[in-house]
Amino acid sequence: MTITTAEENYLKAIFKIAEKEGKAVLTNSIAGAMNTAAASVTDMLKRLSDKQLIKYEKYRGVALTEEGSRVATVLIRKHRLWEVFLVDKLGFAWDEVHDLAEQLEHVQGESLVDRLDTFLGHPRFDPHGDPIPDAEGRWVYRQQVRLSVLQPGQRGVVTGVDDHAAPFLQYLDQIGLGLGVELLLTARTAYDQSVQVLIGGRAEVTLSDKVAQNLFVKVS
Amino acid sequence: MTITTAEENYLKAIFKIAEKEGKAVLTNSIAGAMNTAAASVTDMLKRLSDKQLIKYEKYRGVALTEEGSRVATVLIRKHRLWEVFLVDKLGFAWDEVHDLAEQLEHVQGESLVDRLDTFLGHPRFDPHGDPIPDAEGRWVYRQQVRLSVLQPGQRGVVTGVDDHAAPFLQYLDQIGLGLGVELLLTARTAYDQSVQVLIGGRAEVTLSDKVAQNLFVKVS
DNA sequence: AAATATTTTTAGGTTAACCTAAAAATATTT
DNA sequence: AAATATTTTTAGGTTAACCTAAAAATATTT
Ligand SMILES: [Mn+2]
Ligand SMILES: [Mn+2]
Ligand SMILES: [Mn+2]
Ligand SMILES: [Mn+2]
Repeated sequence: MTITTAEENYLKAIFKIAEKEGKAVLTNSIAGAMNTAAASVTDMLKRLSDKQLIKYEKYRGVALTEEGSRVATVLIRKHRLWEVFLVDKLGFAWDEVHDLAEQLEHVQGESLVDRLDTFLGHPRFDPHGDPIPDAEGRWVYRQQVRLSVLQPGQRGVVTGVDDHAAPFLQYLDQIGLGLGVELLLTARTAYDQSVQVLIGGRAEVTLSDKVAQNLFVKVS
Repeated sequence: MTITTAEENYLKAIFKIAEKEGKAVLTNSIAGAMNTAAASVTDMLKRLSDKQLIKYEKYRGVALTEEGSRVATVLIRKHRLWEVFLVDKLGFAWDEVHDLAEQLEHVQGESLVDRLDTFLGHPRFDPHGDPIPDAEGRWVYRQQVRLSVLQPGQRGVVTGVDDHAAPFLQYLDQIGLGLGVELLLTARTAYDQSVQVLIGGRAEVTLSDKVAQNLFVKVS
């Protein structure tokens, strides 16, 4: 049975919402993620259910089946590998690759993903720090926390971003924050939870709580 | 105005038929190339005509407009660059890349093609010997002839194939014929026009006229 | 528990891209 | 030139993936 591009995108959205929320995924969450009307989601859920890619109970939400989960995992693997290709090989910036990868992830073909993986040297993380599942669908989890939980005096290394949108990534570039950058949280302002951060031992910047919430770091 | 994947495929088919036949492209030729019913072609022709990508006269056939021709050329450029990527970088064989490139050619994005072109070192020919138009849509033409027109005693170098299907390409691999291979036509059998060919100064093979018709060589 | 608000589904549409069968136009043969 | 054959278009359908508006189900508030 063949799976369409639209179906794949829904499965990926459901996978990500389930991962984040940890419970049955509701129609409106999917509609929000996919930018479609709730009625369109109900429509698609019927089709995915017929294909046994989700378990769907009317009004109760959905969960991926084993097969649906496998398809979503492969899709995420493809998306992230293509992002690595675009950044490492073609020289795109990390804020430019999402829409391209969103298309490339749907290219179907025997051995393409695995050859791409080999060509790229089996990267374990994408340009945004997100883990790339291996050919068997296994995930690597990092012990990382949001920068917002660090206490003054704690050091860390940037490992990822929660917000993947271009404006945030461009802002990070501007202040010199990227994956692998070492930082020291020097102070937190009680009033608005903004933090003072020393970047790479050189520049000192003030980051709003919103920014700190969207940055993942590994405490060192 | 956005152009769909189906529309792009039709434009490419029309471009190629026009190139080969040199006159107005008829509904049935397109239907043959696209593997669709003639009625579906008529349907699509109306849409392409509305979008000013073709000039369409009922019952008389079609021709691409300037814009339609530009779109088709970019598509062929993308297709062939992706084929080079798949063979040179990912290690696919020349008989495995067509279907993948058929999908990859539709990926849309600012600067993707040109970055890919740069990454690949601005190749001028694809893995089948077909020319790759440059960023301005300019074509390189080769002075090549079909192997079937060579006279006994003439030498040549393989520059391309007319039939791109896997069985033919695999047959060529098997007998040691590929792009760049030097050969000498030693004899032609009058009865069936089959030819004797000395490959790379070593192996002597007999090729049917059908094979000789589908091989392009540069006489040397 | 009833009333009200929210969420989800159903009903009924649209568009692109396909289809078959019949009709119309064009080309070829006699 | 008429008859016949071939090609193309038209008419009328289907399916996936969307939509809005109304109805139904579920959740929350009073
Ligand atoms: Mn996608
Ligand atoms: Mn990413
Ligand atoms: Mn294509
Ligand atoms: Mn090719």
